[in-house]
Amino acid sequence: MTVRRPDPGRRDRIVDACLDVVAEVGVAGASHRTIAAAAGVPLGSMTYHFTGMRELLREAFGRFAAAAAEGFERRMAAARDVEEAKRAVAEVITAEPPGGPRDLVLTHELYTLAARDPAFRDLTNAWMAASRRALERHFDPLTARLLDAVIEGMAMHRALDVEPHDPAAAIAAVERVTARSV
Amino acid sequence: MTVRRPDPGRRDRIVDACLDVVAEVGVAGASHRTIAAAAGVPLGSMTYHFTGMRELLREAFGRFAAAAAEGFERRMAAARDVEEAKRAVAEVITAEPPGGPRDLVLTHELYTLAARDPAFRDLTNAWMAASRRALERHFDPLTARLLDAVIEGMAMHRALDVEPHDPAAAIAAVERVTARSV
Amino acid sequence: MTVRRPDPGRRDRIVDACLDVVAEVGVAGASHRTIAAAAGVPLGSMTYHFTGMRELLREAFGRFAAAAAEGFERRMAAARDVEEAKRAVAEVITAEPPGGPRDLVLTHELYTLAARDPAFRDLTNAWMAASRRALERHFDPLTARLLDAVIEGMAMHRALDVEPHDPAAAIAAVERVTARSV
Amino acid sequence: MTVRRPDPGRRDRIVDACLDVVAEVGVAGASHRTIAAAAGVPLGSMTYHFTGMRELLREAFGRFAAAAAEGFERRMAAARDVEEAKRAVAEVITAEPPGGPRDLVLTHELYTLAARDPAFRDLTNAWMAASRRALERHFDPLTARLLDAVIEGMAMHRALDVEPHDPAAAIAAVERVTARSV
DNA sequence: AATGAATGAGGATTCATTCAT
DNA sequence: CATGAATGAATCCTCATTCAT
Repeated sequence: MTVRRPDPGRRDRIVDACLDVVAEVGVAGASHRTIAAAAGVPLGSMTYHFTGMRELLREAFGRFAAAAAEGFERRMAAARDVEEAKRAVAEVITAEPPGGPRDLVLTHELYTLAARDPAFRDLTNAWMAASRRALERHFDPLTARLLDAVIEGMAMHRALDVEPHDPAAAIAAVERVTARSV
Repeated sequence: MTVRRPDPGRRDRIVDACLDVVAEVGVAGASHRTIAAAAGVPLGSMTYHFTGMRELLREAFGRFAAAAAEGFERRMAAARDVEEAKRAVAEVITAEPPGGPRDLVLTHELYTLAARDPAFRDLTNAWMAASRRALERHFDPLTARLLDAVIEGMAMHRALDVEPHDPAAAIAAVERVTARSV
Repeated sequence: MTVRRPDPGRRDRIVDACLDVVAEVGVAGASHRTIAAAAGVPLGSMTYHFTGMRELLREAFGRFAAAAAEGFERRMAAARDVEEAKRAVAEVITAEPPGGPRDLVLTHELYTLAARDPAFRDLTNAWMAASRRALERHFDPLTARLLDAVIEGMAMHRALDVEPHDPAAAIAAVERVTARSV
Repeated sequence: MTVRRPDPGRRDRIVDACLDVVAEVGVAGASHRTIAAAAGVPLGSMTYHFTGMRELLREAFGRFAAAAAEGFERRMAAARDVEEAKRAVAEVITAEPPGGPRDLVLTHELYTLAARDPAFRDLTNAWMAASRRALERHFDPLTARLLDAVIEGMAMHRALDVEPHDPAAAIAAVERVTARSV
């Protein structure tokens, strides 16, 4: 009576829809219902494919963090020498986030989850480790760690600030952090 | 029928309870019911005193951000010279957050709200401006801005990382950022 | 501390606001709060001046029905002879209700209350009696009664119908009802 | 945990219960809760089966109006000639409403909704069209229209009036309206 | 394997009313 | 005399989850 489609990509579609919904209304506003509607799957599919919201969020943010880390790695790998690497870092800080405000919002949602739940902290931890590894292609470990923090801090302030930001500040930051202290 | 006591501090108690509940279960898990229970007030009081959840959150996080900004300002004001100021900054990065994990969680919740809602971005904006003003007691504007970002980034990474962090990294970060570039 | 204004018209203003609110959102949607807001009086005034919603509605609809009845009476009194009276009746049926859709809505709200509550039936009863009395200035009692029913039925159908109505039908109705049966 | 019986007639039962509740306490007093209780279904069923109160009322009054129209049609179809038809019309006016005061109350509730909401006006419009169609089995279109209005007006006055009504008035009304004007 | 139907718990909010002032 | 503050009950609605199919 009812059509029976195997639909192997369904799980993936749900995960993607989850990120979309969270980006729009936040973890606070996301529900099985809204995500099911966004994914175009019946409500019953949600609890069939996922134990609960938490598992779904874990999977969704795992995918998000992996994609973000991979993008950064690729960017660093493209730099031929230290100077190019420094320029690349400054650009990461200055440039619009790759996915627009969506990525910013999702990043914060993930951090908020990670601040409370160790399972999500594993995700942020892996993400940060990947970032540092990518930076260590060009910088010593301490400098890599500091650069990573500077990227995080400046990008965040840029996003949460109302006033426009000066690209020169990013360049100055990279210069100072990578300079041998006198 | 029921006892009716005028209770002038009630609004404040609700705001405080709101922060407590958000710290524990997040904005996503906070509800009028839970907050009312935490504040020991009847459910009807919630929408009597506040138009809705958003207004309550605004007020709660306004109070939180103001307190955090004031704490930092006081700390910076206590430094007598640049060297003391640098030490203070390194301590802020390294030290356990003043309110324990609670402050960290609340900060992230606020950032998440701010990433989506301009009303909350006003709060973060004011907070950041206050931080920079405090740093400018001892450092030039550019350095102050960079230090602020470094504090943010390192504190955040420290919190979201699983591995222990080396206090020396904080000191190195401050040294490099405050050094005259060669 | 608080200003103390005698404000003798306040009761009346509340009654008027009650009709306004009922016209807009219906008895079902009217509440002490909305009416108080519409009247520009504090919520506490409502239960101070009126025992409850029912008393307020009684008073409001009493005023409404009295005004409607008086309007009709005046109209009939203006007719000099039977022919003018017949024309006036046809006009009442055909013309837009005097207060626009507002009067129509309020009339139905009143009828609905009257259908269930004898206290409101007293109001409709008095209104109908007044109408018949006005008609009896020009017509015999039976004809007056029939005319009154025809006015009611046609006006109602005109209002609840989607299709436009032919003014000729009103004239025909009046002619037939007032004609001596053969 | 709880027993879960598929119950195909449930939607219908809710609609019926809705009419019962509205007949008793009015649209103003009807709520999901009371209707659910009357239908013997859990509260959650209400919004599962119906988008909101409006949709439920639409369906309920659609059923009511259809039944009323059908009853009238059947009555008119039973008349063999014009004289029988006239007698039938007079009886409709004079007789107790078929469902007792319940039908009267529901009719007014529907009219009140229709006076404000076009969606319900569609219902009354269809009902009136059906009535006229039924009358046109025996009368010319204009006469049918006038008769319909007279039925409405007299039935309404009879119901909203406190004084007893003379069956002769109904007969007179029908005679006059159906008489060729001289 | 997959889902539509179903539901109790809880969501925010509005309500009429009361009482202290 | 009049009202602002306060509240428990009730409002509609959404929720995650379960179960029969």
